Amino acid sequence: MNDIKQFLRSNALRPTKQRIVIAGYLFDGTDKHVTAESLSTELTKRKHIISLATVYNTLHDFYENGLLKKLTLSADRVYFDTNTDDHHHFYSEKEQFLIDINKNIKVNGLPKTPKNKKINKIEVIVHLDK
Amino acid sequence: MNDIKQFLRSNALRPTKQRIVIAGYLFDGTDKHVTAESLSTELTKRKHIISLATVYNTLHDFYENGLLKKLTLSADRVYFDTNTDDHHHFYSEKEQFLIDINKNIKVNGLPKTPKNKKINKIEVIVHLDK
DNA sequence: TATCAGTTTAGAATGATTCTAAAGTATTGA
DNA sequence: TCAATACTTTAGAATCATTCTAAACTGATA
Repeated sequence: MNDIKQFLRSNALRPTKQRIVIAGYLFDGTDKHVTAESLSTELTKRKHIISLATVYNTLHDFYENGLLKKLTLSADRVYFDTNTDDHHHFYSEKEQFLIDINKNIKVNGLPKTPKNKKINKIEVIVHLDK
Repeated sequence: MNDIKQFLRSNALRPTKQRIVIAGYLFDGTDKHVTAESLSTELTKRKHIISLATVYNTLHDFYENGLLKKLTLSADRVYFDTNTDDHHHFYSEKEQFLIDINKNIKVNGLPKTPKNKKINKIEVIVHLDK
């Protein structure tokens, strides 16, 4: 609890009740993939009434501060990943199936980066169904 | 024109005026990346009045028949690619910048595919900015 | 503890996409 | 060639994730 406050403060985030609850859930040591909706549902299940707007705000605040990774898996919702290490994913849209690939994947044969641009990140998505 | 009709028919698509116009534009020999919106704008520019609903329907019909690839680049719109070969992309969300990587990219070090699943496609997105 | 900047929130707004159902059109067989 | 049928197109409404608004609230600071 105080570690969480400290953790939030050290990331320039005021430790509000809501952020403490959400951070406590997200950063409990196990990697998680959440959407605003799934997180909201989980919080409700745990009797934490936090508005959906705040869930969105908090996910973005955490993301902006590098505490979450944003995943581009399908066009109909945004996923956030508590594992911020460089890694990739197996994904099944149909089954909402999503697992980390932590192995060191190597992408070989990339052409030159376009002029005056630099690579921010390389995302590999292994789609398991259409 | 008749080739286009033939082309549509051979893909089990009735060659309607709208589909002929859209196919004529999309499959003119140059690779294209479009969204429903961008395609609609382009058609309007060419004095072809086709409803947005039809643009969506047609993109999906073409996609369902394997004439287009669907790209998962950002969560706020769907991109379609006339290049249906196995290939990847450089992408800048900020600048709406999108180019094909046709070189043979190799992804090495993939772990075992999850039990009872099979890989549909591997998508590599090289993000050029956040 | 008062002040103030940063937060939360309900509800409205937005924007891409899908749905509905009515009107239009390609296809088919006689 | 034509009528019957099935497939398409369309405007406008509906949906749904997400963002916005602006008013109430709260953590930090002095």
